[in-house]
Amino acid sequence: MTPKLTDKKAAALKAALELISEHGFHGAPMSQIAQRANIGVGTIYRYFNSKEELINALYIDTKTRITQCILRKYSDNAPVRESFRQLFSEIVHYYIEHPAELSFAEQYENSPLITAATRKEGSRLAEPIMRLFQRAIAPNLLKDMPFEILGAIIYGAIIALIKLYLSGAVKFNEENLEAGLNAIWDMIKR
Amino acid sequence: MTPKLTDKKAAALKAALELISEHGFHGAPMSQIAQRANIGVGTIYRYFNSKEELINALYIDTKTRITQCILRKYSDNAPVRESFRQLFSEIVHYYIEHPAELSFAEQYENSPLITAATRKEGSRLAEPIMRLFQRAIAPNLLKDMPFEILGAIIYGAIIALIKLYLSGAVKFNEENLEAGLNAIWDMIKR
DNA sequence: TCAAACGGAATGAATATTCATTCCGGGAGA
DNA sequence: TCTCCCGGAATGAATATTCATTCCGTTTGA
Repeated sequence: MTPKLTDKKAAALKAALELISEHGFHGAPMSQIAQRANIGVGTIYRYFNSKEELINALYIDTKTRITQCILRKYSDNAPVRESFRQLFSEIVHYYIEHPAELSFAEQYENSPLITAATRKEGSRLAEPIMRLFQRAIAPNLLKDMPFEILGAIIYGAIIALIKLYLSGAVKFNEENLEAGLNAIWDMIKR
Repeated sequence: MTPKLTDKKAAALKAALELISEHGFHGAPMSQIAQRANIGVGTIYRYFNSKEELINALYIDTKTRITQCILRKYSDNAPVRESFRQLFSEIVHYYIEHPAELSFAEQYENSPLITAATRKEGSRLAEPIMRLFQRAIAPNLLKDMPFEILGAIIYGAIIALIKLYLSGAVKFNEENLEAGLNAIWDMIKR
């Protein structure tokens, strides 16, 4: 049996994700991260040079996993409208099933801790989605605006919808979740 | 002549806002807040029992100012569509002129530090906006969805638009700012 | 047997909070 | 009018705590 040498690395990342999502950056000291991961504090420093680096790696790691999962079924050949529908749905379901990742990502993206380079790296991961926008331009399906604007307002709206759902403030059923996503489509469709 | 007793309180709040928006909660120790406010560290504790309380007060204070300013010209008598247009525009311009407040509010709202009570207090301030939604329901102007959902996705989209603008990643002119807001209206209009 | 991985106590810097002291303005008394 | 108190506001050095990081002895596994 090959003992995964990165076992502890992954455990540290997982523990950091949980603690930060639950208690914020404040409430996630290295000592607690180590404790929750069942490893020694020193071990974390075998894999990350600093806490800052750990958090940054956690962000890249999280974003990578999310985009891979979301684009799992994506194909450049499917009809554009159908691709959008699927994309929306995947995002919603991913975050509903992984609320800690949403919480962490939102905290980090909104904090001044994130560097321009990391932000760029994050949007590079979303490149396939940019291709989807490209595919939509020819048949004139979308409003005549820069992709960045369309992308930003869509993503903002979807995330807001998910946060509302997760907050439990409103009772959701399949219907009004679907209705919400349709409304968001109306925002960008020509 | 009443000597402003709250001079220093306001100075502390202002300094905290600036530091947090620039460097995050981490990068805003009480010592620096005091220094930037040109007051003693101990003085802050005359007005707030703890840093946590200071930050909470800053949030309420900020949100109050924002909503008051945004609703400045609002009237229940104006046509609904016009009220929405104005509301959108006011929000956009307020935050563009006060980016530090946006940065702080987004950091705090996305962090687990915020309490349920504070969140509630924040949405209580937005009550007049709920009235606007109420006014829109009778003439069937909006999609048939719970207000909370409509409100959330609109606000999410607007904030995303503003953040994009402030990031400088996309060149904005009056046209595509206006186009963005129209797109957001399409999201909720029936 | 040895090198790499690990653990967690030790370290020192940073931080929030406290508190003894200073400062200041506005009466009281002469 | 001038001097002397007085109370509360303000201060920032001192304190106690927390935290990231380091160090070194132990364990692991090849």
